[in-house]
Amino acid sequence: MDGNSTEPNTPVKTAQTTFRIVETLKSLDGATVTELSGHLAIPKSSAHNYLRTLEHEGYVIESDGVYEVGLRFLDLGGYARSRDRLYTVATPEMKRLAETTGEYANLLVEEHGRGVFLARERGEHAVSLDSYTGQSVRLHTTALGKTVLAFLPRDRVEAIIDRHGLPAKTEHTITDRDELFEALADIRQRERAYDREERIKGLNCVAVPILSGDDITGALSVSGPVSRMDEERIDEEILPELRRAANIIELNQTHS
Amino acid sequence: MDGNSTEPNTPVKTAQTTFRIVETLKSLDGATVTELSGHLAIPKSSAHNYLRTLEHEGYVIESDGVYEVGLRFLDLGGYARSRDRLYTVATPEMKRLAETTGEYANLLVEEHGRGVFLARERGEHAVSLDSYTGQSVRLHTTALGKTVLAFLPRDRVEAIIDRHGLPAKTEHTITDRDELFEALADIRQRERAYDREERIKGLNCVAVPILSGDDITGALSVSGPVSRMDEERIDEEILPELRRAANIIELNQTHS
DNA sequence: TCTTTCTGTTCGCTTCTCTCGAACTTCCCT
DNA sequence: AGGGAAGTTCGAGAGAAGCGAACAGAAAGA
Repeated sequence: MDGNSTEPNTPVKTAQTTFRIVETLKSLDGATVTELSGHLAIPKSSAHNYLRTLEHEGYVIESDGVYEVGLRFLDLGGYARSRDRLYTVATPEMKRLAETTGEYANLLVEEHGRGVFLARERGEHAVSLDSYTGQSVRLHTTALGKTVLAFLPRDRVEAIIDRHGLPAKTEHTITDRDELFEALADIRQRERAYDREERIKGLNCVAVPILSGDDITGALSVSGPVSRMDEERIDEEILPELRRAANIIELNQTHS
Repeated sequence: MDGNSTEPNTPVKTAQTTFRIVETLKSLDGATVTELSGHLAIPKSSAHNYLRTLEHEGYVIESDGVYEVGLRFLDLGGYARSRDRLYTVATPEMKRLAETTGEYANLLVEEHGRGVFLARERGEHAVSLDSYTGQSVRLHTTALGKTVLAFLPRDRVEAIIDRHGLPAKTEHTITDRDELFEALADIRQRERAYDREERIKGLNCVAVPILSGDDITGALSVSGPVSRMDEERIDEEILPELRRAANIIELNQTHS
């Protein structure tokens, strides 16, 4: 009833390790057979077997003995994204937003209690970030994520905190449960969230919710370097633009 | 030595079926337990087991008994893409290309003998396509793919044809081996490929290679509706713009 | 309201296959 | 030429996936 995942009583362990291997390749930025074997504490032969299978299936790329995550996942991910109505509707508005502000425009949705960057449009002044489209982040560490949390029913937020915790990303991250709920109440009331270097140092961010009736479908934000994103510019210039974009997206989302 | 995948002698079958399941969910645009069980000819209980496990791991989404491909794959795919130097370098130029032409600008790379759309930038006149970023396509069915094939060593092309065949997509698709090699020779010589409704009806496309020394790293194209993409406009306006963009990308690719 | 008939889900048993360590090979470095 | 470290192959044993039958639960119909 609560939409949360129920533990499978007989999980397919091999499927789990398969993904553990891919995730490890990701976190290591590629690995050799022995490296992987060491990191996951599995025999070399097993690691070898998995990697060869994954490579043969096309999900992993091998060159000079180093195995890496393949672009095949982009096919699955891109497909999943293309089915998301919000993505289709939001893209043109995000483009406009990136153009008028010159900064990054970001779109985030919740899935399985984590935030997924559905899209990112780069403005002409935007500096390259280390983050990428599709990246999965903890909800409490970003303005976007907090905006989503603020409009989710209390029990779901509780469930998410229980499952994922509140680990710190920088010294500014909210790590206290009560403090977080206070922040969320404020965000809900004023319909906007700030992120002052909470996830990435030197980066500020403002986010607004994208609602469909009473439900939140995602959050939209503009982010840029602290130097250019001062309080005044955020409130006077960025926020109005954000709200305008969010409104249009909300309308197009339900319409047609 | 030839970079081709060698068959694993003891493939991890469970990993294979895991991905077969996800791919099936994709091709069916979501499925219930029994639907999946029927399509793959596996017992309901097994299908159930896999789906629950995948859902628990976060790779599949369930709502009202229907399981779908999750956005989690976008995290892996986006990560893989972000590591691709060509992607980073090409994006700004593609943006410019989409703006000046008003059409779609597309970037494709080869992986495992198939073409992957690394990026797509939408111009203001561009009509929405059914295809999505990350989509994997047969190389011989697009101008982009043929461009890549044209600059690949002959034996690799042979290997790719052997593995994937030359199935037709529309009535214009090249399905004959010799005919294809003739076309490739022409493309190699003139450094451009046309696609006249070969993959999608009503859609024309011009592509140019992106080279790094003698090796091809990808292909860049502009595509639009037949009505706007006549021979004259392609040769007079589009092609020069494409070449300019490709040149800049090639330079930035090696430099720094 | 009581059937009927779909789902999805649980439960063991059987069988297949994944696991794992050891042995073999290949390559590089000394 | 020899030592070390990587990848790879192999076979036996343990363990997990496969499978059908039975159960539960919801929806549709009488």
